Amino acid sequence: MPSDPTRNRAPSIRDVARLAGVSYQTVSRVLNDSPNLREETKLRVQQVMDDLQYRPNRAARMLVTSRSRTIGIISASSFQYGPASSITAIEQAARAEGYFVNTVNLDGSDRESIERALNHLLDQAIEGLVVIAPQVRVFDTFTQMNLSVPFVTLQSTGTSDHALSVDQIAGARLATRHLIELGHRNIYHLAGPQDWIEAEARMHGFLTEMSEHDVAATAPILGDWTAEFGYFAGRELLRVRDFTAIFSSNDQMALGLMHAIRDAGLDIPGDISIVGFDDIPEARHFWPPLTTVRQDFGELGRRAIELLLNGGGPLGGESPSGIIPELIVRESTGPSRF
Amino acid sequence: MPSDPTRNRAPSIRDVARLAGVSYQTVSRVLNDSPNLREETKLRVQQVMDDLQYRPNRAARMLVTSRSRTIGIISASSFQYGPASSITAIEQAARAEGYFVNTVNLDGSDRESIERALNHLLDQAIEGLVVIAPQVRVFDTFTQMNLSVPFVTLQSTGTSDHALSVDQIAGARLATRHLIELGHRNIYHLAGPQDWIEAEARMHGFLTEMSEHDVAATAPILGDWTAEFGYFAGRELLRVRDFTAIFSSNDQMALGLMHAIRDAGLDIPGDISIVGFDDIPEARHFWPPLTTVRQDFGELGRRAIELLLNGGGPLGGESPSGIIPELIVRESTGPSRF
DNA sequence: ACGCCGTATGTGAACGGTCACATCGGGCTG
DNA sequence: CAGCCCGATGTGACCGTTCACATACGGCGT
Repeated sequence: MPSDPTRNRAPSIRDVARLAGVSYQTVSRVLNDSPNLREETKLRVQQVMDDLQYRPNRAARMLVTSRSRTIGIISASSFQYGPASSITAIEQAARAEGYFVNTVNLDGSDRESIERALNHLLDQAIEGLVVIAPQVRVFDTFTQMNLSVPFVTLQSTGTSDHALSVDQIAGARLATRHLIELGHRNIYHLAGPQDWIEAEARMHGFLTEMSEHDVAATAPILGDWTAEFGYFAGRELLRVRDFTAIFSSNDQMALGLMHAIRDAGLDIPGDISIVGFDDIPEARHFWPPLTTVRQDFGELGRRAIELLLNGGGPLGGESPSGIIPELIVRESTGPSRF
Repeated sequence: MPSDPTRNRAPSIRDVARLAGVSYQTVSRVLNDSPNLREETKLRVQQVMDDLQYRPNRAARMLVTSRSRTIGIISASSFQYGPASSITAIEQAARAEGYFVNTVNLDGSDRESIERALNHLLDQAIEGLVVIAPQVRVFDTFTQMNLSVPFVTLQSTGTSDHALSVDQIAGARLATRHLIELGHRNIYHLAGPQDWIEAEARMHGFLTEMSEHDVAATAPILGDWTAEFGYFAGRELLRVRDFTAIFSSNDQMALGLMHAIRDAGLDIPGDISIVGFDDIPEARHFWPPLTTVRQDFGELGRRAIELLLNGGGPLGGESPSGIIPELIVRESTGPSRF
């Protein structure tokens, strides 16, 4: 670990130059394939580079150009399906534009860990930032910080310039309407943590749709996204059982919910209908296969890069932030028996 | 995007020096809190740093020290539960040691994408590398490459120095033995892709345990880890139905399997027992709750960093690679009726 | 009072690239 | 054939930091 002081450094542009019998500037030119280079010289230099296994020193390059060609991603809970998919899409889109991506995971939502993550990325001289840490608090921190790098927040409410998201409200309304049209009137909503922007938006969509159909809504239950929570919430809810359907804010909680309902000896959708959100790949293999709202995370990631690289300025044309999700009807929902 | 040429660069060590009325070297000393600094000077410099919102330029620092304090992670399919958990653990462990972490996702298992990922990390001058891309091919590529950075491979067979893994073979044997002890004699194994080291190890564990108990084993089915595949494999398998139990190489495929079995009107575990592998958080809420093998991915990640930073040399003492997984018995397995 | 030592600070050179500019031929134009 | 321009290459400076070394200064032993 305490690096050997005598170890020889990697070959530099000048080493290559010497061996190729040209000046270091010519080597630099080959690197940046600038015009006005004789083909022969170019080949010779490239040959030497290969021989030496030369690789340009990014630190040096960054130092002088103060450009890093790197985009940072700050992500909370990247083990979740949504964030993970977006990350993958972002990486691909960025690579296509010749950018690198550095991802760093938030280990908490407190200001300190946010700053640590941000500092790490800023140290890398990132030229753009994608935030997939969808807590309100995180979002606020970023907007307050008025940082100098352009950034995009995924999964936000869409109120800010930096916002880019699947239209959570529309998705939630889709799910809710589906239940109402099936005749359900006593519908619960199992929401995500209240400090998550997405959770808030879905809750909002639920409430709006309910009131537009003049269906009275009870206060949503605030969960933590886990199947575990869904299970315990389900158990509690079933002690009274004054509902025929539940709209869960994500698929995992829906899974836990279904577990609890089965434990109570009830049938899905016979007794109770369940709708999830996200359409994780497993959802269609749940028992019963879960009716849910599909989000195109890939598209989201791609657009994030587009927005970032086009400077967020006068964008192409149509709605920059609205990706409309899709309701996937499977077997966890059915008509209300009442 | 085409950076404004007139934009002023960030404040440098010399700007700080000038304002603090000291030389740049003194500022550098404050940065590296070296001894022999008058407390007063130190404070004054720090004050100026705060005022200027100065942040050291990592590129410059790296250039001269040729140290980056960064560890790279190359990960395939990081959306899976296992890899994602390991990554989180690695990040935390690395941070505790004062290292940064850069994760890059492989977008394929072909040599080209491996090299691209590796090049990206090498460009960052990483000082260590953790590979969580558990395909044989990837592993081979890395060993062939004889790269100059120390590296650790997670989830490998344990044959190499760089190997570090949960003992997949032991885990698979645990699962298999459980089924045998329940009286099952016709057991299928739904394996992972053959080019994954883990999949191979689990398959090996399965076969070994079977033969040690003198139970004849049919050739494993090679899957792709997805629930979708599990579902279709289940459907195929049920056309003959010459088995009473299946050991699935991961939980997702087990889920698909159970879906198919239910579709056929059969009972789990009444008619068929299922064992999974990984114990993803959702597994205990499947229907029925899944018997599976739990792996401590967090521990794995932590050990990876330890191994890397201790130079992989003469290690502490006991088995460096063996983390023994644990069988979690739930309700998807029961005695054989035959 | 001299030299010496240790503490606190300053100076010059490097790290490995890019940029702006200078140089050097050769072919074209007039 | 002079003059010019352009294509191909070389030279010096600089990016922001650390390293090795030099310097200034006060106290202390003799």
